[in-house]
Amino acid sequence: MSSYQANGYWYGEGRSVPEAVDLLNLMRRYREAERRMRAATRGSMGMNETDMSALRFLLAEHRKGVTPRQRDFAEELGISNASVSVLIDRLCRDGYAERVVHPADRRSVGIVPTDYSDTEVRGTLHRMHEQMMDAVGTLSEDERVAAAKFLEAMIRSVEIDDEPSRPSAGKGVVREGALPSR
Amino acid sequence: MSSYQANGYWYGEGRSVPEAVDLLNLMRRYREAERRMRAATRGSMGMNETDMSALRFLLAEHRKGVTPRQRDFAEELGISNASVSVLIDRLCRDGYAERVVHPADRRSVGIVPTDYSDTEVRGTLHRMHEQMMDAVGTLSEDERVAAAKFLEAMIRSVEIDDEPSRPSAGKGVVREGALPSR
DNA sequence: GAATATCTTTAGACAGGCTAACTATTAGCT
DNA sequence: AGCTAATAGTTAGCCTGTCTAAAGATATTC
Repeated sequence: MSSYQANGYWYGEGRSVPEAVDLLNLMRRYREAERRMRAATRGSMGMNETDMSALRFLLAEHRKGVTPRQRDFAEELGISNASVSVLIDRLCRDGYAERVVHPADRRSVGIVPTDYSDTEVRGTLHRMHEQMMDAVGTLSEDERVAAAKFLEAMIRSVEIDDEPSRPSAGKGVVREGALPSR
Repeated sequence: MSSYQANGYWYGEGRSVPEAVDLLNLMRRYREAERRMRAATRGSMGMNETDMSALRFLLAEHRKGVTPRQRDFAEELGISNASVSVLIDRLCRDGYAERVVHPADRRSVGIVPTDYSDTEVRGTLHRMHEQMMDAVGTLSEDERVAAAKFLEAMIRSVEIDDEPSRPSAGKGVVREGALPSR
């Protein structure tokens, strides 16, 4: 399997220019490495997959000035409202989030992250994010164009036969102006 | 948010050359698209995540002429032997695999895929794989080199701070599983 | 051939998902 | 206003897939 060498960049059978199969192998390796990384973060925080996704979503929305409702979590995560209810219970119990009354609709519960959760996540995932930004920063303009072309081709490959195309898909997120709630 | 246009390739704020952040967004979009694709396949076959991984592993080993034991599944998937036992029960029950006596060790049970499972999987995941190969085939040599450089940088970013470096990582890795979560 | 090691199975517990039913609130109709 | 339908969240009961611990079956070693 793929005679890769850390510093020399050799591929397939002694090739120094990657073929399609080599790029696919690199994609697979990246996916594995990222999965391990996220798993480690999750493990160190004692959280499961969906709770972690929920927390990341919560922090992202909060940074945009939006206070999501439980319903938004259900849509984002693709799980039922009932499951979200229990999920938020867990996040609150462990000090990552708090329930607040939603100013615009008293049926709804607004969810806000605690300061604790922000610093906790920043210490791990944000660090990875910055490293990735730095890494890409070393590429030339031509290389970035090529990388983008490659990624776009890959995306088209895996989504083409599901539906015609839906690039910046959905995000039916209710922008819900106002209420920074803080 | 990210004014992407399906045919024109515009990024960030009207840029036509992608910045680091645009490439990271593309990575995220690819990950999402692939996840949806795998989820759809899995759904259409009525299987869960680990069972699907197990089946892919089984087919890959079989193609190499190897008859894996249950123990091998446990290592590959990062779950306990007990769980593998039940997992193989499911695969057999649904007609994807069969238990045979292991030629070399009669304590062990050899697992072989059925013809049915091979055609079933070929019809879905292999099709995606071929589309990806075709897509990458349209890139020039320079573009493939750049894409590889990009991917290598990304891999380094997400695995560098876990351990010094372990490029072809494979096998020995402790696969995430098992966190008590109180 | 008895002791020990290895591979699998079974039993029981737990976590996190689901649906269905219930309460509280809001929106629409007349 | 008042009734009805729709929406948000909670709770209860079930199911699946994981785990650990213990037991069964076969190999290996002395």
